Amino acid sequence: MAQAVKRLFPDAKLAIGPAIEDGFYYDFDIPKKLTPEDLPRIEDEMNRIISEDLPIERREVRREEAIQLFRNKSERFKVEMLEEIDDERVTIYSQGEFFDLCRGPHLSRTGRVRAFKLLSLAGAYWRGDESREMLQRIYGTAFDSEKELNHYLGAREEALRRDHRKLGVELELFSIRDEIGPGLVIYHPKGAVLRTVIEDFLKKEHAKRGYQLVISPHIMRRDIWATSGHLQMEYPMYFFEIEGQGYGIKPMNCPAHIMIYKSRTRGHRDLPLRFFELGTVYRHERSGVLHGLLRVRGFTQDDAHIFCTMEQSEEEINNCISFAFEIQRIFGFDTFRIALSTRPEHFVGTHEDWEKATETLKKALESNELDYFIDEGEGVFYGPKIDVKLRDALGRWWQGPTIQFDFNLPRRFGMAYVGADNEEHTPVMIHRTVLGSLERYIGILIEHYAGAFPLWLAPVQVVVLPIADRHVTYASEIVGKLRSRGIRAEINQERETTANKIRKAWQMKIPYMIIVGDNEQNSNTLSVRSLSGKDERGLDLKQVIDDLLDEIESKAIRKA
RNA sequence: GCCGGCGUAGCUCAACAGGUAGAGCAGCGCACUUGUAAUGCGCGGGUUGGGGGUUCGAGUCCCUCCGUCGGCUCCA
Repeated sequence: MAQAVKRLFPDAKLAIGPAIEDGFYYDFDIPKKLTPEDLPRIEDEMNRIISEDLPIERREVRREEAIQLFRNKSERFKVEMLEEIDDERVTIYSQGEFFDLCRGPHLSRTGRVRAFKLLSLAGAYWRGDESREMLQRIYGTAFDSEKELNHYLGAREEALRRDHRKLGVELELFSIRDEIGPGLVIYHPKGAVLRTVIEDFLKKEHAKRGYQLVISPHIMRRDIWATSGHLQMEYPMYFFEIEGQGYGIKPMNCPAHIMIYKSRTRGHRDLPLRFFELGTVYRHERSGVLHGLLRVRGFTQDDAHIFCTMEQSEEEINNCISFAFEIQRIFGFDTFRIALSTRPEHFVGTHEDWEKATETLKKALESNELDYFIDEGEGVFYGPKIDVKLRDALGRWWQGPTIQFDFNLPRRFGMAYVGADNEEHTPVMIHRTVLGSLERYIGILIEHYAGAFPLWLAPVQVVVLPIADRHVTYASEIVGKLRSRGIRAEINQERETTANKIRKAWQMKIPYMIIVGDNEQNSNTLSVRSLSGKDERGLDLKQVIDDLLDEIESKAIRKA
C-alpha cells in the first residue's frame, strides 16, 4: 500500500505502518488531504503492483547505511526511527522501485497478495504523541482469499447492525440529545427498566457479600478534591461556586465513603468495611472521545470501597475477583482478558507502597489461577489496578470490572483504625467495580445480545396480542395476571393484522408473544410464540407463568 | 482537544453542473375485525444543525460555532 501511495503521491513521507489484529495501517505525511474517494484509487494502484508481481527482497544493512538511504529520500520519520534503534543492523525490504524499513517477514512477491481492502482514513499523531504532528492514517485489511475477506467484512456489518447507539434508539432504551448535551444519557422507560433490573440485582448481590449500601451527593466542596489530590492532578472535573464557596461535581465517590469511615473511631474489629454505592459521577471528557454509552460525561458506577488492614487486603481482593467473575458469567460473559497495571509516570505515594500493592494484586490473581498480563505504567495515579476485559458474542473486547489498590487516599485523608496493639494504623483502601459503569455495561450488553436480552433483563418480557377487538378483554386479563406475578407484560391492541403485531414485537425483540383469539378464549388457553419463532398452542396460563418465572429466576442466557 | 468525513421531516434516504424541498416508514384520521415477520385510502409534518458571508437567487459555494461519525490521545 505504501508503494501505491508513493506512486500516487510522490511527496508522501512514510511514517509507520504495522500489521494489527485484523489488518494493517500506514501513517503518511501527505500535503494533500486524503478523502474517502482516494481509497479506491490507491486500491487500483495496489492491484497494479500486485499484477506486476514484483519480487520482495530482504536486505540487512548497517544502521548508519540505512539512515543515509532514507535521508537521501528525505524520509524524516524513518530517519528519526532509525536514530533511536539500538541494533547495529536493520532490515530493509524492497519491491520494485520501493523500499522500506521493516522487521518483516514479508511475502516473497507482490503477486502473492490475494484479497485486500482499504477500510478507512483517520488522523493519528506521529508516535501517538499529542504534541507531535498529525499524520494521515489509512486502515486496511488483507486475507488469503476473497471468501475470508468477505467473511470479515460481513462481521463488520454485523457489528454495525448491533451498534448500541442504533439499537438504543430503535428499542427505545435511551437517547443522547444535543439539547441535553453531549455525553449525557437520558434513559427512556424501557432503558430505565433494564437499568433498574441491573441495579436491584447488584444491590442484592452486594448485600449478600457483606457490602453496605451508601449514598452520597453529586457535588462536594472544592477543598475535598484538594485533599484527595484530584485538583493537583488536574482531574477533568466541573467546578462552580455557591455563595462564594467552590464546589466540584464528583468524578468519583471515594471522598464521601472516606467521610463515612471517618464519622467515628474505627477499631480493627470493624474491618473490613465495605461501602457500596451506585454512584453517579461526571467527568469532563474531551469531546472527541465520547462514544454512545461506552464513553460519556455522566455515568453511574457500581462502585465500592473496601477499607481493611494490610493483612486482610489479599483476601478482600480475592473476594472482589471472584465476585466480579461470578456476576459477569451471569450476564453471559465467560471469556476474559486480565491486565495488571503498574505505576504510571505521574503518581502519588511512595515507591514502597506501590510495590506492596502491586505484589498483593499479583498474588490474588495467581491464587485465583487467572492468566494476566502486565500493563506497564498504566495504573491510576493513586494505585495499581486490575482491569478485566470481556469478550462478547462477536469476539470483541470490552472494558469491564476494575479493582484498584489505594495506599494514598487513606493517608491523605488521615484515616486510621485502632489496632489490637491499641496503636493507630492507616487502613488499606480498595476501589472496585463489578460491571464498571452501568452506561457502558448496558452498551456492551446491547451489542453482545444484539438487543435480544435474556428474559430476566428484557424491558418487556411478554406482549399479548389479541387477534380482534373482541379478544381485548381476555388479553387484558392475561396481562393483569402476568403483571401481578411481576412479569413485565404489555398488550398491543392496535387494530392491525396479527402478522403486523408479530412483526412489531419481533422488531422490539420481545422474548415472548402471547396470541389469543377465538380458539384460546373459548378454551381458556393461550398460544405462545417466542422471539426465535417457536409456536406453541393451547397452553395453560398458570403453566406459562410458572415457566416464565423459572426462566427469569434462572437468569438463563438465550442465544441472540 | 487534534486530523478527516458528515449534518435535509421522529427514523432511513432523495433533490442534474447554485433556480425558493420530495419519498418510504412512523404519527394522526377513516375504512377493515383480522390467526403467526408490513391491510387499504387520506391528512398533517421541514425557517435543510445555529450564525454570518458570496450571489439576482444557497440544501447546494465560503467562514465560523454546535453536534455527530472514523481514528489519534485519554478512559469506567
